Amino acid sequence: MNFIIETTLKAVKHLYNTDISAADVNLQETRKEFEGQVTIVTFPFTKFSKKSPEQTGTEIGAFLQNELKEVSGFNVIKGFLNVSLSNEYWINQLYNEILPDDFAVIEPNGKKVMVEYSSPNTNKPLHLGHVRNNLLGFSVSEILAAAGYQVIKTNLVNDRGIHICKSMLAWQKFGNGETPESSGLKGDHLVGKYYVIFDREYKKQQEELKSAGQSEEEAKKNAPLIKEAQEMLQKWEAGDEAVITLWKTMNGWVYTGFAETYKKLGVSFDKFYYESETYLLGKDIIEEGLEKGVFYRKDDNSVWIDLTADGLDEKLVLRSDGTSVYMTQDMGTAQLKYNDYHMDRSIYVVGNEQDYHFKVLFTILKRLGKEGADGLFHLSYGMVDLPSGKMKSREGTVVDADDLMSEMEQTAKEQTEAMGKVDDFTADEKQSLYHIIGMGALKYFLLKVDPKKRLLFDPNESVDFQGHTGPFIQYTHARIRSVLNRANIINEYNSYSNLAVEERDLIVSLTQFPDAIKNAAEAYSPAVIANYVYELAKVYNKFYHEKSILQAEDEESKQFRLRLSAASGKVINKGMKLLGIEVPERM
RNA sequence: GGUCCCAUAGCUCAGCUGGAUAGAGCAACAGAUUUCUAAUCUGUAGGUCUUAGGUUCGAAUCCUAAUGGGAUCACCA
Repeated sequence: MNFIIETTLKAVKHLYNTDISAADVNLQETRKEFEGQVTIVTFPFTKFSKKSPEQTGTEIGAFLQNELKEVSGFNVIKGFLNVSLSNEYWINQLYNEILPDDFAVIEPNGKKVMVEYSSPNTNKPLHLGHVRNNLLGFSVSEILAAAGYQVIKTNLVNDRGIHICKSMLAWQKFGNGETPESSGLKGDHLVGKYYVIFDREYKKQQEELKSAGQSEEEAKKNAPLIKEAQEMLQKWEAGDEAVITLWKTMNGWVYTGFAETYKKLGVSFDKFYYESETYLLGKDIIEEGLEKGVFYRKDDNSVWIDLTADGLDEKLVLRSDGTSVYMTQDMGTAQLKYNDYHMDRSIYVVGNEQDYHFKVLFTILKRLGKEGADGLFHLSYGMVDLPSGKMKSREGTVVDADDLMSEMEQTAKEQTEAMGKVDDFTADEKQSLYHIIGMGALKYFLLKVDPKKRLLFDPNESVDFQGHTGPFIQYTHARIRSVLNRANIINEYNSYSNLAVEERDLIVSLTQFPDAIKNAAEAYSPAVIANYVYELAKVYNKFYHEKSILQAEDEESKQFRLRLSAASGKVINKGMKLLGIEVPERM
């Protein structure tokens, strides 16, 4: 549409002798109820045209029509100049822009971006909140890659700390040597089980102490189990062989479990960082900050930064005993990442409960004048809530990721079987299809919503398979494939003249794909892609319903529609891929 | 209490770099299948865009305040 803008600039120059920039031309899609495909808002031009919006629109419209052979007509309603582009223009768009393989392929921009996501704790299995995080991180990575970035997907695994020690201790005390092999339990679930057991036993001890007269706080501190866990953590930090061995074993179980979950989710990483290897980092940055006068030391030897000038608080960056806090680590890890990759941008996919933390972290790194500090971005997403409120692992109200995926596949199976369209599939083909559809429904459900908004998930209300959903789009793709499999595209038919509205609308929709990618990348929002693909699928279904393809009036029409269908199928496939969603050939 | 985020149809959400009569899906109701997959399509009904001010030719969109909801403000991560 650049040529419209440019010619509008020329028109303004010619008619009103005024220079304006492309940004001053307000282009939008013409609303359905009016004639035309592109609309120029002419209100702003009246300042220098010194004429009514209507007259200004009419003059510019006439200029455009005169100047551009692609403009077949125009109409003016108030301050809106609705421009119609010719059928030839749209047909050419299909043949010359959309059908070629390089459609919506954006040139590499030479920039590197790191996307850190998932970043689980290794003491319990993944739940619905993690699922949102993983899908977001993966999809944003795909979108950025499509927008021309070189993307490095990383996972910073929180594999150490008191929470892991709790699981380890409970397993030692109550596990009787249980292993994933002996129990058939998935490794992460097994470790999670002992985390829950720890909590239960710990609470019991607290109750006993309280009935013995201790206050709640005292009981929390004095319960033997928590003391033992803390001792275990100290042993871990001291490198105690037995503790390290147990830690490695149990983390190994968890990783095997996570790998399976990640595979089902369809997410992957280029680089893993482990907190056991990074938790001591950052202390040299403390020294650096003290030298630069960015940090200051208090009498008790703790180190702080004063961020009140930025509207934040004073923040501790090193404990008085010289040990690291979360912030210390994160400064060190940021430096490590930058040293490893020298990326232009670094994105952290982390829930909005940590908004403050990242604000502080980024401010500190900027104050220190760290390279790459300007490219830091916290992709903050909203919590996933249940109708009952927040998910709480200890109260058993979490929606487990593995269970959820199985349920989705089960629902997909039931729905598919009820329709009986794939009875001829082999068992393997069916299983794969149920996975594609179930995950499509789940992923689309989670990704279609703006990341920063909190998400309500009702486990009792199944995720829809109809309407604005993943399966709807997958179904549209299957329809297209079905038609294409029944006919051949013949090369000698490559012209068309009788463009129908449904066909034109479809082409218009297809041409918007590159913009959707750019907008999604800029906003770090898979929801932009999700909504675009849905819109496209709707327009295709409308076309499909109105126009017969295989029984078209003549061969020319049939061939044109086949190409249009092929193009639609391709864009749907690519768009869904950006969301990490597969599309089936049949369903 | 300070700071940050959110508020659009009964429900779930688009629209937000200001532009036409605010759009989808679900749910409800009415229709479409001898014809390429009905997980589809068409129609009806459903709105003081939380409220009050302000900026503007024009505000769901920008600004201010209030209300409601959420998060956060640890020598936890």
